[in-house]
Amino acid sequence: MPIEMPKGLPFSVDTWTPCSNRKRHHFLTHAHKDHSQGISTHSSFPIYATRLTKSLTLNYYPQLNESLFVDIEIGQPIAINDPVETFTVTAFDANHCPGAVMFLFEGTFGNILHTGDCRLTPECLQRLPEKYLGKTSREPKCRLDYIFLDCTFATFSSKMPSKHVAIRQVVDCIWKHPDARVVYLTCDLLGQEDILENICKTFGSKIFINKENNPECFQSLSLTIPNILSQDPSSRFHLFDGFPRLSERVEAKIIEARANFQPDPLIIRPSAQWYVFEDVSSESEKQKNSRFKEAIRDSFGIWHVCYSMHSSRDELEWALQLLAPKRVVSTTPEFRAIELGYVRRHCSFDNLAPDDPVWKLLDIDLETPLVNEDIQEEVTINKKEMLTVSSLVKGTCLTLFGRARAGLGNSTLSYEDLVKPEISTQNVDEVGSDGEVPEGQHDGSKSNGLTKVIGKQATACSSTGMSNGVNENIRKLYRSMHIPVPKPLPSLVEILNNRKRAKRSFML
DNA sequence: GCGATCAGCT
DNA sequence: CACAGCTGATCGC
Repeated sequence: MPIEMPKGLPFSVDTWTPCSNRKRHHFLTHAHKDHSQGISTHSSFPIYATRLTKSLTLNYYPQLNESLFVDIEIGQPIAINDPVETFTVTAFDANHCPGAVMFLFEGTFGNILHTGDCRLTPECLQRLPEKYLGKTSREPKCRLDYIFLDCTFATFSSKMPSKHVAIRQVVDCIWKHPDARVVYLTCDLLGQEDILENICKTFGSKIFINKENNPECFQSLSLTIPNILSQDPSSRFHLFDGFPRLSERVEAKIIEARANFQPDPLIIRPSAQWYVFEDVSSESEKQKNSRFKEAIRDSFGIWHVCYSMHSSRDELEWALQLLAPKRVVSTTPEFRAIELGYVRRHCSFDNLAPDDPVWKLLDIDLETPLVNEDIQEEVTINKKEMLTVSSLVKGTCLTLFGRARAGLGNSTLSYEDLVKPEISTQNVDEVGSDGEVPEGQHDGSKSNGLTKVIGKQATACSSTGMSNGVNENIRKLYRSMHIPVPKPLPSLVEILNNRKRAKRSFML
């Protein structure tokens, strides 16, 4: 999920809002629509993207002008001239979907890898500049200052098959059903082309796609895999819409075939979604693991294969061990990503040097003394604490593991909604019983000191009643940002803990 | 009437 | 719950 880049950076990645429009350079990692949302209204020159991503995006938004784009070639660094600071950017394959890249930014702001959406593999990582790659027992020569990391499946702890293995499972599933006259493939999403290509190659048959019913999908596939598409409905392989109401349509297809005394059609859905949310609590370890070894049939008759375009937790952990970045910023809501061991162990904001690039990144001026009159009495507030407070107050839309919470940017609801004392204490309670907070952050005691720390920012704001433990306004805020309502708000817990720590050290 | 944004759903 | 995406409602011009 795209997030706004912090104030201190001169570029945006995958965001198209009034806020991102003020940046001087824009980057588009890939052509999925949730990464180009708003591009037709809030875009300005230059937009850096691969040629394919540009073509696909122009397909989706015909009103966009091609001249807004600057092509970027994979692996070829380009120098970006910026009035404030010249920097270099290089694109690397993200193994997500056709045209998808990660961007490596190198400048006075530090060395930043933005993964966009990615399925990190050893091959992907080996293509990065060697100086950033560590060895088994040695740190890299040059550590990345930041990784903006796709943590979509960071809570997915099972070992996922590689894309390559998943494709083989799809092919094997077809081999095992020689009687099926028609094979329906729910591969209408950008990123599933390799599956179709492999089936075409293996079985020597092109894939039927109904051009009239699905013009946009047809156009996209015409750009990515033009040679394996067919307009002949007698082909054994049919592209099948994944939405809406897949299970209903599948049942109808099976009933229809049986009514005509034909063998059941084969329906295959290569996607990780079913695996991520399917309830397997009653299954044994062995059963759980075997789910990923071959295609598995559900009660509607759909065969599932775990084909993922995002990294699982072990893949993320492995990548972070190799790159050993100084900080990790999740581009996905934090509560899904906080479990990453590397982040827990290495990405704390303790012991920050005054020249650390994080200050510049967050647009915090260390030279200017604190003048907020309400905060002034909190003489023991340290800079680290201010980091947390500032990044929230200023609405830099930054998700930091264990610290700040995602995007407060252009919401109609204000920061005040989030810092009402009753909310803060409640979240602390939740965290205390949840046991999902990293070591040293547990604190179940109540405190309403938050308003003091935030000072004038925490003036009253109308709010509707509480429901289900979370203020309705906050629910609205998260929904409006397409972010699920999180259980704990670690930022608030952190502010409280920092404040307590500061108080303790004051008394000593 | 149109596009942009949002709510709800899979 | 939610991938990435769609549909339909609502808002503002």
